[in-house]
Order: sequence, then structure tokens, then C-alpha cells
Amino acid sequence: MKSETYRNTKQRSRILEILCHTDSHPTASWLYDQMKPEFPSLSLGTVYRNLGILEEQGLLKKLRSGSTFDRYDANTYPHAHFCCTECGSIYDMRDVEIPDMVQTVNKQTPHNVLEINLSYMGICEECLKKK
Amino acid sequence: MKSETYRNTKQRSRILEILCHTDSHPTASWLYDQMKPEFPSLSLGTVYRNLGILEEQGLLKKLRSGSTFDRYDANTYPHAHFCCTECGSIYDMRDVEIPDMVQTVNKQTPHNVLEINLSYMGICEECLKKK
DNA sequence: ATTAGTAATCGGAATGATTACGAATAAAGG
DNA sequence: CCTTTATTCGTAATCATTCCGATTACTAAT
Repeated sequence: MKSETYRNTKQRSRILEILCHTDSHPTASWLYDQMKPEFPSLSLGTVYRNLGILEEQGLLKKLRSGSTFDRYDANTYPHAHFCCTECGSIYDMRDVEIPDMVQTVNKQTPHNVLEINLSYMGICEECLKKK
Repeated sequence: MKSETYRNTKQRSRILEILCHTDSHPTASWLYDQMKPEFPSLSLGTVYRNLGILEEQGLLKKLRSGSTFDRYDANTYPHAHFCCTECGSIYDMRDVEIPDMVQTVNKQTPHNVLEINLSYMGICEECLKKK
């Protein structure tokens, strides 16, 4: 059902560019707001569709843990996240080697583990300061 | 804003009872369907509200990784999950000690890690058989 | 047991994120 | 420059979840 050939559009490449230059794991509507000045006729649906296509192409990952809305991460190397339950911000973490975990876990289950979602939930440094 | 005193209602205690007697991590609407015969006037909003109250009371956990809808788990001991990307089923895993991880990670970050969400994504044993 | 106070219920309407639609547009190859 | 069709835009639809107001039913105090 998915098409075989992708075309390069200004909108899609800008979405990826923005995602590659931030570590804040944006939402679709944040991306929409960022791009609206440059693309006055931009549609929110376009942002969502392109995020889906970029995920199909393996250029980004969709993050759904934490909030009621999705966030997107162009850092596709498997890594853990810290999600602040106060302010909703997400930080990258690099202290655990996910690929090693996948191997280890696969030896222990009858299922086929392909990837691991690991998020630390808690209160971030900034929110701790405010208390 | 949340009330201090909770009352015992048939609906709420049955929700918890069902959750305690299954390991399938049900959704709100599955619980609704299960209970509808016994409570013909049951409202879906009642299920959602009670799931929220039970979570407030620490009697269950909301699982949001994996699907676009929430699932609920009355096993409140920290444990990992396996989420099948084919059929959507969720299995409990016990091979990693989450509490130990929380301690370890807290020494490595300036944030305050309170809990860990760990899910293995992949294809479950049943779906593997069908291929 | 009765009553008063107020959580909790039900039903339906509202919300918010995401997806689907159809007509118009614009990449990309010939 | 044409043709093809993936992509866009705008809007409507979808889906899970939350909110609302009127009614019901726990619970503690009388």
C-alpha cells in the first residue's frame, strides 16, 4: 500500500533538517509552528504524513512514552530517554547500551525482540531547582 | 483538586478485581465490555475515571507504550514488558531488576529518576509460529 | 435506622491528537 | 515541455479520552 518512490519536497526535507538540529524531541504541532512562517500554506496533515514517511525511511523514531501526544527523534541510534513528569521535557541518555540488551534479552525469551524502549521517568534538573 | 476520601463502589472494585485476575493488560473498552453484562447501565467514562482513581491510589499502572491507546496493569511491582508489534499483545517480563536500575541511573544523572519504563518491542511467540 | 453531605454514576457532549479525503499542485523522468 | 503521479492543502472524520450536569448511592453522624 505504501509507495515505492519518494519525491523530495521542501516541506519534508525541512522537517528532517529541523529535527536533526534539535535535541528537544519535538511534537508535530511544534514543527508546524516552526515551519509556518516559511511555508504559510503549510497543513498540519502534511507534517504528520511526512513524519510517517521519514519514519518509514528509518530517518527518525516516533516516541510515544510519556505524554498523550507523540514526539519525534532524528537520533536513530538506540538510546534511552529521560522524561520529566513535571514539565514534559525529554532528554537523551547514553548510559545503557541498548543493542547489547537486545541480544541478552533474546536469549531469555521465546519472542523475537527487535528493539527496546527504555525511558526513565522522574523530575528533571530544571524542575528540581524550582522546589 | 483531587478528593481526599474515596468511597467503595461496586464498579470500581470489580474493575480492580478483573485486572488482578488477568495478565493481559486490558484496555478501558475491554474492561467496559467485560463488565457491561453485570452492570447494564455502565458508562465508559466510569471505567476511565475509576482507572484514574485506582492509579492515584497506587493500585495499578497505566501502560502507554506500544499502542495508540492505554492499557492497565494491576501488577505494580516494577517489571519490563514485551509488546508484540504484530498482534498488540503485551507480556510481562521479569529478567531485569528495575529497582536496581533506578538506583544505578540516579547516580549517573542530575535528574531525579523515580521509575523506569522498559519495553521490549518485537514479534511474539504466537505470531512467529504463523510465519 | 434516618438523614445530610458529597463522591460517584450515567449519558452524552466536548476535547485533542491523529488520520483520511478529494481536488489542486509540483517533483521527476522522458 | 509533457506526462505521470506523489505530495500538498484544507477540511472533515476518527478515535481514545475527558468533561459536564443531573441523578444516584456511599458513608459517617445524628
